[in-house]
Amino acid sequence: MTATTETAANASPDHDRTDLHAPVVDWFDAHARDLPWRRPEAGAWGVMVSEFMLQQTPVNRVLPVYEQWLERWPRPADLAAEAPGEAVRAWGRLGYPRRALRLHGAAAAIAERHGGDVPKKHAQLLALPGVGEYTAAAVASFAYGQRHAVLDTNVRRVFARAVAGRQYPPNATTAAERKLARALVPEDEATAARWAAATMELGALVCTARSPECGRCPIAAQCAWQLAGAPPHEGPPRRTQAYAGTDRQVRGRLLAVLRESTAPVPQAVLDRVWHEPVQRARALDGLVSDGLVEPLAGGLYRLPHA
DNA sequence: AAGCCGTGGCC
DNA sequence: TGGCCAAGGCT
Repeated sequence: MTATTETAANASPDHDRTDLHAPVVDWFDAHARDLPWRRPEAGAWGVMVSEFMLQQTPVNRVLPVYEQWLERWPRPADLAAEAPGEAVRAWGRLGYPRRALRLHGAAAAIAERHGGDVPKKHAQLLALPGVGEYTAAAVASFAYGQRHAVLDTNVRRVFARAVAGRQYPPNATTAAERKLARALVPEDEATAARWAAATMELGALVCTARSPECGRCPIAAQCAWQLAGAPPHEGPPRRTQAYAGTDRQVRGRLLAVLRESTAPVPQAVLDRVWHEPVQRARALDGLVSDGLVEPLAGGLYRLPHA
């Protein structure tokens, strides 16, 4: 095993990187948060719902909405039986509401094509709307205990530091990162699934972006970034997206009005959310073409019913 | 493949 | 205060 893993990029000749497995997994056993989607009763559907909600949204904000969703729609078929607009409404202020639409679409596909059960195969998961490389691997690993490389923003940062000796990973995921992640997956299936959860948790709780707590890190002594003296980030700065004044802000305001109203909303009411008419119209058109808003006759709008 | 897609908390 | 960041996916 050592021979194959050492062929990956930036291999350290000093030690086998499988040395990382035991300390990280042991740390996870001692410090893992008790999150509802990690409990056995969550099931694969609970895991999938949580993964959709956690895409770019912090755990603390997801928790209450997750509980409401699972209580209201305990199985994929329950959600699939609802109008998509109800999913958008129940999404609340989690952000990126297209995720709610995609989750509804995934539930419909599961009900139709998979007999109501979240599929187990990575390829089948990947075929569902809103499920990309990360989410497919996460559901297969966390819900079904399979052996996959699970590469999210936390894991990328942990590997960037512990293995590559850099403060931050590249802006976009590289082939080298995928190769490294694959090489580091423990051979044993059950251990692999725990490794995936453990590396994510380490990145979320200890090896954080802004202020890593290396004094609490179980692999600080083997961390390439620490051993190099914690050098600062080199290369192009992270592109952070503007929000104020963008279409996204306008879309957010429009959708907030529609979420609050069960009855169709007149255009005149929507017009009040933004002063600039061209941008306002563009934002509303975008929501309609995304399927997040349904236009009715007479200049009325509502969340989608079909 | 770079840019778009929400929202809110934090330092 | 305001940029930075948060379990990505899609085009």
